Amino acid sequence: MERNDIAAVLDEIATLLELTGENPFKIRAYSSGARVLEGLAEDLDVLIAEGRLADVPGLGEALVEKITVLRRDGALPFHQKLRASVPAGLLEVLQIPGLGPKKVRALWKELGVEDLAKLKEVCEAGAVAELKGFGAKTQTKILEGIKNRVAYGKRHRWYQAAAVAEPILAGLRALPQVVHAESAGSLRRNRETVGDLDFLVASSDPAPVMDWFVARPGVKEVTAHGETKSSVRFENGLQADLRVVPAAQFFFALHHFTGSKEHNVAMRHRALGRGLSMSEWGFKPVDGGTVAPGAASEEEVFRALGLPWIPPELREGNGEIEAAEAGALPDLVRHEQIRGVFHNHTTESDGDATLEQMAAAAEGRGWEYLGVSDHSKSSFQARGLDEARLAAQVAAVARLNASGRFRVRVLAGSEVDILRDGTLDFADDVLAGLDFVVASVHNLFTLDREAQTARIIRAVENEHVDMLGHLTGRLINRREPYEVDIPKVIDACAANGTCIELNANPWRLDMDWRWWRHAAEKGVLCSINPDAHDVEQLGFTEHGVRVARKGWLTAGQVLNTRPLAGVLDWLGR
DNA sequence: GCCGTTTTCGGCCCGACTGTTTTCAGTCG
Repeated sequence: MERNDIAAVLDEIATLLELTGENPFKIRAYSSGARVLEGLAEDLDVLIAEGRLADVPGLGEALVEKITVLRRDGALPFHQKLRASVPAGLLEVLQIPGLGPKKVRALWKELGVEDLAKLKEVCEAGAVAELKGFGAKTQTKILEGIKNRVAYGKRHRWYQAAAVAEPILAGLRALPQVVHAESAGSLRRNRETVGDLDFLVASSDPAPVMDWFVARPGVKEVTAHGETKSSVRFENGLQADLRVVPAAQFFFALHHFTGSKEHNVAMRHRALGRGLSMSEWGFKPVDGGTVAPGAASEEEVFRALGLPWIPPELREGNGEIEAAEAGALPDLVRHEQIRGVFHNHTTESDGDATLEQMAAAAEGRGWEYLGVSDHSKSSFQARGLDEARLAAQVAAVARLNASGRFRVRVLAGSEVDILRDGTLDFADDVLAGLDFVVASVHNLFTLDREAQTARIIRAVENEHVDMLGHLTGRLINRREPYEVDIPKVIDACAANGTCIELNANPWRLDMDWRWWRHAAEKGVLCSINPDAHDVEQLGFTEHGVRVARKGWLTAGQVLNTRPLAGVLDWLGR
């Protein structure tokens, strides 16, 4: 069984244990074990073989044993037994807002609820309202939750959430009662998807702010309306929370609600080690004696714990606190450091803008170079170029550069298809005539993991391939990544000096941020590629920068922060 | 189940809000 599948089993064990009423700390150990496993930088097989898995913080004797069995056998008797003891449908019941393990367990034991259908039935019969600890309101809320479970469970892609958040944040800042306003949560951490919006406001007069918030257009339901917290649900299912705190607590609250949960747990642990209890309201001395430090900025929150400010993107509990303590936080790449972009399309294949329009737009963005890489002939659905059309495009690019019409230098490339066996859609002598080559998989997504990995590695090994396009083919919320051994591909890229693309299309954001730190440590260069199909989409680059930052990347690790001369030098042209 | 300046047991982050209760349990983040 592969690593992420093992992590999924650990998560399921945690959920099943909740329903059986297990010790919450044991449950936490399983889910945090799953997170640790997902974030493992080293090869799992190597760690198991060398007996070093138990050295990983968060993995003890029991989890090491279970992970080892799952890796070896693909199944775990403990897990199977647990599954058999809990109706499978209860996992869905647990997804209904307002229903946690205790309530689900009561519904199961008292009313025989084993799935959503039965839950709906007992609610409609009025039996739930009669149950101890339940009532009429809860029953209504459950029915609503069942009806809307698809919309409520959905996570939204970052830029969709950002588009909803921006006007609300601007509106909050314009209110006379508001001193500070920020968005927090996964939006601030630049996650690829956002489950709900978190707004944070500093004000000494919260009531009007709360009232303004719950009256936003598009609000379908107000799920909480208190003194410091209100929650609303929009028509599209997106939930938004607003917290209002006094100005003195604002930066503690901002830190707290930015998260992640794992980061906060680690910070609180660190605070306790210094005799301080930490919450969204600030520090409190554990012994009640000394005066706890306040904070007039987020920097001061970190400084109080002996740390430099940690950028929100890094706050995932992946070693950012240790890095901060060691003075080893990366100087994250910034959007203004981008000097040009590769991998863009024109009307020659499936783009909507001509070569000239794209060049003009790139120049307008102040870039020094623009890589054009239309599809190759196998991608006939995208009007892929054959050798003759490619030669004509290369000539057109040369003429455009020679004309002096634009200061931006256009680089002639190709997004060449990787064929089934890992050979490429163009012969080596054709590729040799290009400024750069992006190799991408566009078909056969269902090859098994071994075949897909071998196919991609063979392409990476071609001396003419400069970068590997959208490594996993995922479309966020729409299509799962295909099966591929990412660490092996990273190793192959490192060995062959091949760059990996960070495809900045907001549907893709591929390779995923979770792998970049590891890839960079292996010496693999990143290229942030918009994969633009029109002039507007050149702006996707900023999504790519956000993901690169989340992946701990510095400017030095991103190819297209280099000036034109440096890029030409790297390409060997 | 994990972990150790609390070291093989006994802790484990902290608080708001709701609904069902007459003081608090459960959920959520």
